[in-house]
Amino acid sequence: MTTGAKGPREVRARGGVTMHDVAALAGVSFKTVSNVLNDYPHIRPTTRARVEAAIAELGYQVNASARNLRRGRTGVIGLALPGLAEPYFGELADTVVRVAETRGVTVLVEHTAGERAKELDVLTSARRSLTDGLLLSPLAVTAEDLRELRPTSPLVLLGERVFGVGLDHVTMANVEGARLATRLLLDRGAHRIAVVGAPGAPGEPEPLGPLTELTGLAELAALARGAGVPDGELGSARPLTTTTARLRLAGYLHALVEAGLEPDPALLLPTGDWHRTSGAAAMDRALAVGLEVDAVLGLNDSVALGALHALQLAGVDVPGRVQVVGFDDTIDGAFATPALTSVSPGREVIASSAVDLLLRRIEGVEQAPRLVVAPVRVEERGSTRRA
Amino acid sequence: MTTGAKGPREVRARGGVTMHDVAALAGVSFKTVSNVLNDYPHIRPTTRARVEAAIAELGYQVNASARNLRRGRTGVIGLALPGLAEPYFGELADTVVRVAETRGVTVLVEHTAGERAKELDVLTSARRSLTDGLLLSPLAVTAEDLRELRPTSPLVLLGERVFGVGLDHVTMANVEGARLATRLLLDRGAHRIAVVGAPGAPGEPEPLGPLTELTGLAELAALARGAGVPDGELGSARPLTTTTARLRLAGYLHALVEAGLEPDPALLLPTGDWHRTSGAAAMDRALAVGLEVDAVLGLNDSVALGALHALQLAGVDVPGRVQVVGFDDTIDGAFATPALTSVSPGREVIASSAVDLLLRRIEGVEQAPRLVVAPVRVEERGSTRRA
DNA sequence: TTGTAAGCGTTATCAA
DNA sequence: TTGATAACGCTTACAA
Repeated sequence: MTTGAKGPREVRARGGVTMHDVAALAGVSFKTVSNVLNDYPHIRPTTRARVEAAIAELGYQVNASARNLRRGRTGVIGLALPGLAEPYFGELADTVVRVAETRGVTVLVEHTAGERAKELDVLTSARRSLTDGLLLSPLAVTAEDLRELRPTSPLVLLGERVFGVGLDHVTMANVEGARLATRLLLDRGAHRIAVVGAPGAPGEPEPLGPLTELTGLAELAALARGAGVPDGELGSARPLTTTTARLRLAGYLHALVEAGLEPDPALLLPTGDWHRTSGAAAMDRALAVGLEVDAVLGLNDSVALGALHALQLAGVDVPGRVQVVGFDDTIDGAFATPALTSVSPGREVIASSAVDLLLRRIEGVEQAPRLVVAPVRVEERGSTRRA
Repeated sequence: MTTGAKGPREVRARGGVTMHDVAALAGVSFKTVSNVLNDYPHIRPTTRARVEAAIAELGYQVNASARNLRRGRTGVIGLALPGLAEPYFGELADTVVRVAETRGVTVLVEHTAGERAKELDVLTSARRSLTDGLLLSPLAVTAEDLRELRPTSPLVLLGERVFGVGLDHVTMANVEGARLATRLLLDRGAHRIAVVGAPGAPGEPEPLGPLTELTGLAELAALARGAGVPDGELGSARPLTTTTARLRLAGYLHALVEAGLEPDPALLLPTGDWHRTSGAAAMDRALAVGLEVDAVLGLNDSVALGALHALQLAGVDVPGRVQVVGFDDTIDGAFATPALTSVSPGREVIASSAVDLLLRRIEGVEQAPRLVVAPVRVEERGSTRRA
């Protein structure tokens, strides 16, 4: 059935220019068009030019659905994060998207709010069939869940939750980062370093017990090297702030122990969550009870910035009387006044490792599950006193 | 090559269970499986049950590429925003994703950083062929650009930039919102209301000239009703903060004029950008020069929160001595201390209007371009004095 | 109520 | 160096 002569150009509904249209205009077979598009090596330059001209003239774009169907790939990967509003995750998403672009894949960002239901949904929903694989930063889902689900498509985990499921995993050297930050503060003359965002509920810090058990130097050193993270104790189902907080706290304790200092539980200031206002509130409480402090280690930039604000509010000079260090090296911190010294988590490394691990799995490479621990370094800025 | 028996049902590479496999297991034709999947009405319950059991057992998921190819749709829409890190956009993205879910489409969030190059890229890149249409919140791209590009797939614009291109457009009642907020402050006894985040560079407010021209009550009333936004003057290529700032400032002036008050240019505090720290800095400067102020209208929540912090830092009681109102009703504001009174932009309305307009275009409905202006209301909280 | 046949726009195989 | 031809897995007529 002729749909009526459609002039040479006459674009069909929904921009439906096909390879056949291009081929007709270029005077070649449609397969040649395909070859040009796929950088098939043996094409006469003039042919290629004609095809490219036709493509440009018609504004042809490949039909992704058809290509995907044929290739058995979508060229899309999922990235599921607890929330983009938190600066760290927002910036991580950004980095992942950029890295993915250089690898020729696009990223479908999903958002779990850290809720188990949403995390499970992300793993199972029909959206998965739209993607070739998933990067998941789990907060609530358990190792059990993951084992039972036996995820149908390639999966790489991010963060410090849920280990030992036989999946690729990318995390950062949390312990080492906190250790470096603490050491920097000690080097700059600090003796009483408060930890804002420590595990526990506001006002009632988690007992140091299980943590000091971890402070055996050998064990901590292993953690710091990123040699692996004990499952169980550290990997069970607790909110992000708890798990990550414990690792970072361990680094802090490690640095103190190394320096021959006795940790003072009074210096551990829990915040419940890791938002700015909680950091400010914790610092306020500490100041109110006259806690003696000459430095603050915020376990992420948000609480560090909150503490910074509270200190300034109280007329305390930063970094003159109290130095402040954060963790995550977010843009907010870099632009605060004074600019926040912070542990930089190597977002680039995290993002590219994660994407590449996933792509390798998608390509069907069989290899033992890998754990990548991104190295950290301290970005020193105005909130600490340069030597 | 046999890859070895793999449990009951030998799953092909990449979860490749097809409708045929399901049909075989259920003992029906593959078309029946398709019918079940597509909620075709006339299916015997027992047949349906058998098919569903087989689907569950095999863990079958439809192949999105094949379905899309056949349907000529991808079931994905793009959402391109300047940045997710800014609370307003982050929360808007969230709302759009949720709304889209109820409409059965997924959202590919893209990020333009407000740069023209990235905005053009978003409009033209191959990723577009992955989506059925695009929601774009343009910052840098001009009406000219859009006209020349004659975008290939359906496009709906968000925000207060680039009008009059013959495209569907969703925005909010900026003028009305600022007017309501200002009136609330006046009602609560304020006389000297500073505007933090006003157009202009920090320290040198944009002259009121072109704005006061706009304060003819009739024109402002039209704006406030959302009857349309003048192109040209307000719609040309300026950063978001400028365009939006001018609309909100117009609402502020409108309220003053209504109340018979003379606007004082000294009360306009520009911030350059709309981040927290800039809001704090502007407030600091104002306090330093002894500006007499009994209320603050922040043109977004971030600058309002910054100002709030600066006030507290200076020992000024909020809302006792100075009341503060923000704009956008973000979560950060709601959780600040005191909680921030803020203009709520009807994110739900914005999101659902935008998605629905786009879906209608995707379905090929022909209609004149629509302008939807989401209504606003003021969420009153602790940063103002309840009557 | 269920089944058959055709074709969506590509890429892969193989022949020319 | 190019061109037929056959899938890829699904939905949409239409037939049974």
